[in-house]
Amino acid sequence: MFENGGARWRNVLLNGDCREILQGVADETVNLIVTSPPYADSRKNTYGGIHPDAYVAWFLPIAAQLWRVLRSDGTFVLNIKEKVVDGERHPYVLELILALRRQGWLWTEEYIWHKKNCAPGKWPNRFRDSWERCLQFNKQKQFKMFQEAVMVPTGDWAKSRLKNLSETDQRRDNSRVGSGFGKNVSNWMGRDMAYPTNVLHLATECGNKSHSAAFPRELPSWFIKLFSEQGDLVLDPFAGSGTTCIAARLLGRDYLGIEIKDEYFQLAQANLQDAAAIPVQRTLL
Amino acid sequence: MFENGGARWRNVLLNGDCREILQGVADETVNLIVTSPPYADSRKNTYGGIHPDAYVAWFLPIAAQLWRVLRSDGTFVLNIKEKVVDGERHPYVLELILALRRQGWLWTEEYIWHKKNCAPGKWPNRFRDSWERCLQFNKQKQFKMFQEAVMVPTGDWAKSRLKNLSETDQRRDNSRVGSGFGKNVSNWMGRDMAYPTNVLHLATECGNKSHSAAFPRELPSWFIKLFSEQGDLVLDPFAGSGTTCIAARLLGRDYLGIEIKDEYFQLAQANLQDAAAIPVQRTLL
DNA sequence: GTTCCGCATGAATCGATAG
DNA sequence: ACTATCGATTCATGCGGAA
Repeated sequence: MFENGGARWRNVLLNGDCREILQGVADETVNLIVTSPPYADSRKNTYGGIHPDAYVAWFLPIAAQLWRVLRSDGTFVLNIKEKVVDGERHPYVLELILALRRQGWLWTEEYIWHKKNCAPGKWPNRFRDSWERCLQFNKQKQFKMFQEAVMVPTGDWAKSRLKNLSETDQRRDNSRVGSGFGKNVSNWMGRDMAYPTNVLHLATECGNKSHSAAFPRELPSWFIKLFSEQGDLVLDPFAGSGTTCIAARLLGRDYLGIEIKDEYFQLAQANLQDAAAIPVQRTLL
Repeated sequence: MFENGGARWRNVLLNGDCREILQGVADETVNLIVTSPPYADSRKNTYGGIHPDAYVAWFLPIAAQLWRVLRSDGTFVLNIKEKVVDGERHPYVLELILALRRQGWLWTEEYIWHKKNCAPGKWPNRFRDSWERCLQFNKQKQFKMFQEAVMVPTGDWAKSRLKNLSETDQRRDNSRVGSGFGKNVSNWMGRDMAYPTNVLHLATECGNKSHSAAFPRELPSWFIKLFSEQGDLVLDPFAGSGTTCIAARLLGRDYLGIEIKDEYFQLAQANLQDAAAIPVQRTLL
């Protein structure tokens, strides 16, 4: 495995069952895993239509492989949401979290993806579901995290603009440093930028894609910027239409995508080729 | 129990341990429970400071009483959020949900309270926590729900978040508003109202001199309007500063509040008296 | 009366220090 | 080794005073 220093396993999309393919990946080679596995009872023809009651048992062996290939300072981000079964939320996601903890994973955080535009619909006993879980798991308490890479503009523009007087003084100071380049970047950013919270407010990707399970590229992009550096390897064992892989490539990371279903695999390959035309974004990290 | 047709148990705030007081409440008399119990290990100086590992065992007997006093078509809304212990999210809330299901409760839905203004702070391994769970439990699949009572004007909604909604989505929503369910009500509402989703975007109440209520009145108000009618009985076994009781009274519902801590009890009584000066809001339901 | 700014205030968490 | 306490960090909000 990993002939040519692992080159075979970088920037490729593989067609097959991740339960088998992952066995070929060497230990501790992946920096970040971002994936959205098939939800229970959906995509019946691919992974056999996992029943909610069997979901944990199905996922655990895969998670064991993920543990093996992930570097000790790496992160595993799992995008998932439980279905409604017989009028109530099925507990398989809760049970999965508990099972993953027993497997050794640390449940570091639960991010919320708040979907700006969620699917329309009306039911007598519930409203439209406009959020999903993005569960963060780690192998140890210390892991790579680059908070500056995902800073957002401060909420109130008026406030910061009205403080221009005090800011200009500081900018003069900065202009001296400006020739020095680089060192004060984070300080300079800090003026107008603030750290985000654990709620991501993103729109779903609607329409043009033929892939129905809309996963906006911003979502994996956010976690890739936050938990990896340029040149790192990002794994998605359920690549789908390739959104995570594309996001990784555009951010200058290497990717490894695995997709079992031919149709999605072809689509992901085409999407990745289109993305290859887009230049890599040079971010801070 | 319930002398004078239960009058003794309506529109009162009781000072004591809900584990004891609830035993005096008759079976199936409460229409809605909205509560925010002390979080594990927080409020140490006020409540016992329940250790996370002991939280489920502490809560289950109370939940059994809640089951008994709740009407079969009633709803139990539990506002809670797990804290970080030793660098990871503690699983006691997940375990509580599973335990409540074993007790017979249906876990109908998980609403998200997205706090506009969350506590400050910066840590190397996580961002600020800006959301809490509002877990909805029921005794049976059929329960009271009045969706029209919490509809939101599309105008304001569009103003604040318009950009990312496609026009077709909005049209779809609007068309659903007029169709079916509610007869006169929906006609009167017209086309400028839309149903909310399962994410509530509210600010915490801070800067209030008299008390530190982390719980904005809008939060219980929303659930009270959604899951009860005028004249119904709303129970809060952890009344705190009385926010749920006040919300219930202002909406024309009866309340029953229980608070163990003298200090909070006095405060809640004072707050309720202030609220008595405010006229009852005559809403649709 | 308005509008605008200043300031205190959180259901927090981490790492270091002390017993 | 294990627990207890303390300081540092940070931002949306709403009130009160000021222009």
